[in-house]
Amino acid sequence: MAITTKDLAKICDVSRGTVDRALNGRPGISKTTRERIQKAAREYNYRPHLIASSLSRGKSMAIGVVLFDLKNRFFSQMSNAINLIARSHGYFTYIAVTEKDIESEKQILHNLASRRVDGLIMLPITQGEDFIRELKGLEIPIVTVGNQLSGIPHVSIDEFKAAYESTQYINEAGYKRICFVCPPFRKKGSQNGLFNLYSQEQRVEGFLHYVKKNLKLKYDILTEKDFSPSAVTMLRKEKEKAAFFCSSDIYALELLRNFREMGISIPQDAGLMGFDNLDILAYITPRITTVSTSIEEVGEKAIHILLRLIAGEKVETTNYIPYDICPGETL
Amino acid sequence: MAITTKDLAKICDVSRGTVDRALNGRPGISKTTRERIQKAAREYNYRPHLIASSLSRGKSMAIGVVLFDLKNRFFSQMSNAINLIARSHGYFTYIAVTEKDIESEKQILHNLASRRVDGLIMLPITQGEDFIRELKGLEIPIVTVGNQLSGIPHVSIDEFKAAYESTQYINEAGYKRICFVCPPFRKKGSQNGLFNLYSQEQRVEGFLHYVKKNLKLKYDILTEKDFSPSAVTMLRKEKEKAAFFCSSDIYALELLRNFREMGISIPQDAGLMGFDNLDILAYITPRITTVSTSIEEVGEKAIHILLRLIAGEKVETTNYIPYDICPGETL
DNA sequence: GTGAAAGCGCTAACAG
DNA sequence: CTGTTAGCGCTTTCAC
Repeated sequence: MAITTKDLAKICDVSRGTVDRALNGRPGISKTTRERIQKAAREYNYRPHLIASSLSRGKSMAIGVVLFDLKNRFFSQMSNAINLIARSHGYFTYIAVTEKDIESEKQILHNLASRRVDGLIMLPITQGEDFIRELKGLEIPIVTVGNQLSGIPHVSIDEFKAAYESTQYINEAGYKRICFVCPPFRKKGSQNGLFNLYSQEQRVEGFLHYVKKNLKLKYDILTEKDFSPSAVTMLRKEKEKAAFFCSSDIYALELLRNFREMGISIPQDAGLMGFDNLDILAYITPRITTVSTSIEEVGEKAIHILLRLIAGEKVETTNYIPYDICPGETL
Repeated sequence: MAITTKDLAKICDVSRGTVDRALNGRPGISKTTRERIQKAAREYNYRPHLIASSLSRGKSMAIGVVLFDLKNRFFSQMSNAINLIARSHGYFTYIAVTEKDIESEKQILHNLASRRVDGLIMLPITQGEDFIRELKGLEIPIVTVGNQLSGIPHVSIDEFKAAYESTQYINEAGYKRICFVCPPFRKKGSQNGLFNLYSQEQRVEGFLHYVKKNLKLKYDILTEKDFSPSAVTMLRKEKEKAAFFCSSDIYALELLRNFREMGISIPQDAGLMGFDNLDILAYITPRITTVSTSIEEVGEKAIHILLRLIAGEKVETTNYIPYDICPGETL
């Protein structure tokens, strides 16, 4: 059986209060008794019972990080940045993964709330008034990353602007026909419109904003799950050389692979640009032109804001992180 | 302020015991009062206080999953498999990441122990008697995955056998000179020998076992951090065509990229084989020959064993999962 | 500087 | 079927 402060009190012949003072660096105790108790704690391999402590103090010193996916380094880098800072403030982080399942996201949030985490950082996959109300009902400070929820503090890049500028970049590279590839968009409106596609929508909007302002440009949007055949057909049908602007590097990789199989060369036969600058791009030839952010910075900003919320301070709702267009060999 | 069972008791004009019976499906309560209380709980947005519950029951219904890294899909797939099964048994999983830092691993383990998780699944990066003693001192059921710790239940593929058979596979593809690439090995003995390289060691052993039995074979082992230049030099110096067997796909990717830059073609000028079958290989040309496991199966096995340990049952210490050699275009 | 006692919210054993 | 009571281990307040 694990040893408790009660046991230590008996062993050291002091009261539980004194043991607490000794072990938690609280004032009002003599140096000698403190050291005596600390020594006993070490000897008996005392381990604080954080559950009891949490109950008593009303703080769990834990924050939940709710991700929808761990597949790409993006999130792992972000959670590492969060971990580091959280730990330096005495907080432990529980990482939980929703797997892009709305029901699972809900369960995880309620579970973390029941475990009384002191705060939450989440990449939401749900949207809508009901969901926002539900989150507020948890009565826990929350910061979102990526997808946004109206009224809840949020950290991300300015997706709209990034997509706008990327489209401009593609255009200035000489392309007069640009196709935006955004398969997640097909889910728009599914799940009773509950599916949160904010980031993707912003990217589409940014793209549209640019192409519509430049009337000489021709544009398309591909939202099919299996977009490669359509892309190939499109290339073969049109005489102008087109560029494919993918809302994520993953789709750019997919296109690259399929184009290669169909004997279409990049950038000779078509242009290609991605988004996110995934680390695996380093192993891909040709180097894909893409948009990059310091994802660590996103994580750091998110945890800093959360800590301020926990401390009861006011924070900005919208927090943008800088981004860069990374030139490659595919335009 | 959140509502408690005490409040509900007052509201429904019953005792706290009855509220508990109603909310937790315990017997000894009439259908009508149960429903009345459940209704009130819903109305008042009651949320169970899992911290208090844990303290009282002596069980947190949480298990810790301690990973050293989230970078590859390998671990994310595994933790998803674990999550799913754990949840179906009422357990929540806390994922924590050590970032291959021995001190961080220690802290995380102690923290999780202090939070009284009911069990742990870990990919250890530390080894040695002291560490094993420390783990036992936590008095929590533990299952390891990947690296092994003597006496602690463990799930993985038979790395030795997989490496042995892979080497044989390379040999049978016609290579008489095989170089094993295993950069983590350079850390062997560092950190006062605390660094756990069990899996990697088993792979090296399997490789050596095969090449030493076949005396006509020439072999090398590369353990440098920056192994590509040596690999290139080796290729240029020797007349026989060599194959590089990498202890992880990551190194194979690295070699492939460097070889390409140096004008060395795979498989024309050299053979290449990886290990792990990372998902990103799908985007790489040529397709890298590698070894694959059902990582979900590893996760499932690990959580099943852990649940049995938690239930107080006896389990096997060594648990192997099947693997396959995935033919590619690089040999 | 130290001790005693009440309490965090829930559970479980026992009475009725 | 329902209520009462005594904890779980730690923190905190107040008294000495």
